[in-house]
Amino acid sequence: MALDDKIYELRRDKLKQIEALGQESYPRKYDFTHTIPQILTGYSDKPAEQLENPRVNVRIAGRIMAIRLMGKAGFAHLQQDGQRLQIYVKKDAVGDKGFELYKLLDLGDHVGASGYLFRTRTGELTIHVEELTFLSKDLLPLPEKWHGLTDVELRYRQRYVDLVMNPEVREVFLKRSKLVQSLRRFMDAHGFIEVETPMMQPIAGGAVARPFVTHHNTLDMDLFLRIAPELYLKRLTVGGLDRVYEINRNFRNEGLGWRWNPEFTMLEFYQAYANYRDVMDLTQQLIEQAAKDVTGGTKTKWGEHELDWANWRRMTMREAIIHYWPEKAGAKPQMSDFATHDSVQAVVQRFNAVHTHIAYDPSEPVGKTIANLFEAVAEEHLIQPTIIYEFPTAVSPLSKQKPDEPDWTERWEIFVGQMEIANGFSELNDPEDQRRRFEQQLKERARGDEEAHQMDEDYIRALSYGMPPAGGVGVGVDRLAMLLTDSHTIRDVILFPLLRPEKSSTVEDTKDAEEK
RNA sequence: GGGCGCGUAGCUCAAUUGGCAGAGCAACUGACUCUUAAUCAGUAGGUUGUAGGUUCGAUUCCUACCGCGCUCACCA
Repeated sequence: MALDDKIYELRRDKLKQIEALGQESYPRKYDFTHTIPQILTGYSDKPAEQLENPRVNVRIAGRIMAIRLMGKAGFAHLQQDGQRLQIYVKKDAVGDKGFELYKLLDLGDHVGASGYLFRTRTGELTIHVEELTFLSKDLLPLPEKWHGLTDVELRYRQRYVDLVMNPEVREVFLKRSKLVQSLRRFMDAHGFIEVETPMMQPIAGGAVARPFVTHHNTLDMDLFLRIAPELYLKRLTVGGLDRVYEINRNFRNEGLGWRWNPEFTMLEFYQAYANYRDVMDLTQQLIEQAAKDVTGGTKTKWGEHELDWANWRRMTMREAIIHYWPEKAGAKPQMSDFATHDSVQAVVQRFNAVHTHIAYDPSEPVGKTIANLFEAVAEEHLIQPTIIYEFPTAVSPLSKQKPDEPDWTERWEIFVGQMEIANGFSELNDPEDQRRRFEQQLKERARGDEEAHQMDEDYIRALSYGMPPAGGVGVGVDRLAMLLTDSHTIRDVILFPLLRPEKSSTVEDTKDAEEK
């Protein structure tokens, strides 16, 4: 029998003994007067005399994180909301049955304690318990108290244990919650209304990515989990919802990595009668405000760096390639080099000669090559908040072109900590232009690009009813949470990141094993 | 998918050149009415990820597989 099973049985037995003492094994509720944090903030600086005259009677509940028995008395630390308070249980004070109960408690059990506050000889604020109430048993042992749970896989798989043992993990998710709260408050304050659009879509559009496929039985139709809410939100601007936003999950069938999880949360919003510049400014404010709300300031730690959320740089994609051009790759490209297929090819060859080769396909549109070049040359340098604007039309099928340069669009992205965290543009609202862009994407698809956009006839029909000029933005909430909590993998800001299923002896597994 | 690394008690980790598989915490028994990584005395806990190979002998070396991590590729 494995040790875990032995402990499980042992503790079940203790649970029976606890019942025999007249305690409910799984009681319905416990009335408390204070939470542990409330007691700590209210009484931590009160000297012992003030606690004794008059006595402060309290009832608290919490999980036992440390317990020490010394003959006919003992101590324990209860944890609630990530904070700990000590209780003192003396046989004289709780009676024989109360003390029997104390002796049957294990690390991880939930108990209620009623008594009065005092200070121990060493000065620690403690509850002198007069009545102990059993609340719930921990049948499986918690990890070791000193080192805690460090196995990365177990931390993700058993996040509940991770949250009990590691207070900093709890902090990260409290901050993430504050972040989402801040984003909502900002959007609401700027007159946006929150909506929810389909997660299951007949055509997965609004981004360049491979979707997950699912199936509806009654309608007998395949559906895609959305890769973006974009096309639905823009339909709503056609319908007269001039300022809309959605904070929700997107699903992309891609590899996993330190900044990639197949399901991730985005804030996406659209503002009618605004262009990419307007929403660029708005997004910068939004994020600066979020940094303040989450961390209390505009400077945050990011590994070796300090991010300054009040100080943003802006440059065009072409400027960025020139600015970050590696010295050993020879002469910096000129603006004119981005104009033709041949000149771009020459630039790529110069770069490839001294660097890890960027994938280069001569048959792909030149704009796509430039975008790849940008990623290879500049992205790693973009640590401080930076807005890169003007993207190639070839990689921006939903953005308006620049009036003077049709190969370039009114689109921008925000980079921080070498990550792309936001993307915005002047929304393309000309249905005929949109049809041509979709057709161009279909050619890319035919060329073998599985991620190129599909034709969406209903979307074009919607645009044909007249969509107001609008600026739209998507903000990666997980990545922003990473940046604001100094987390260097996206799994640390997602409570239950995608993992391979745990090995178990289910019927199917057994069958698989037999087949092999 | 490629490369690198890791896998030893429930948890955190040791084990000399290939020579009896160990410690702390957790657990169990006992002592102890102000402890706090409580202390003291004792007990139990392992097919060293799996399968094979080399060897008198494998935690250690080799091969394959499984799992995990990092990284590259793929990826707005």
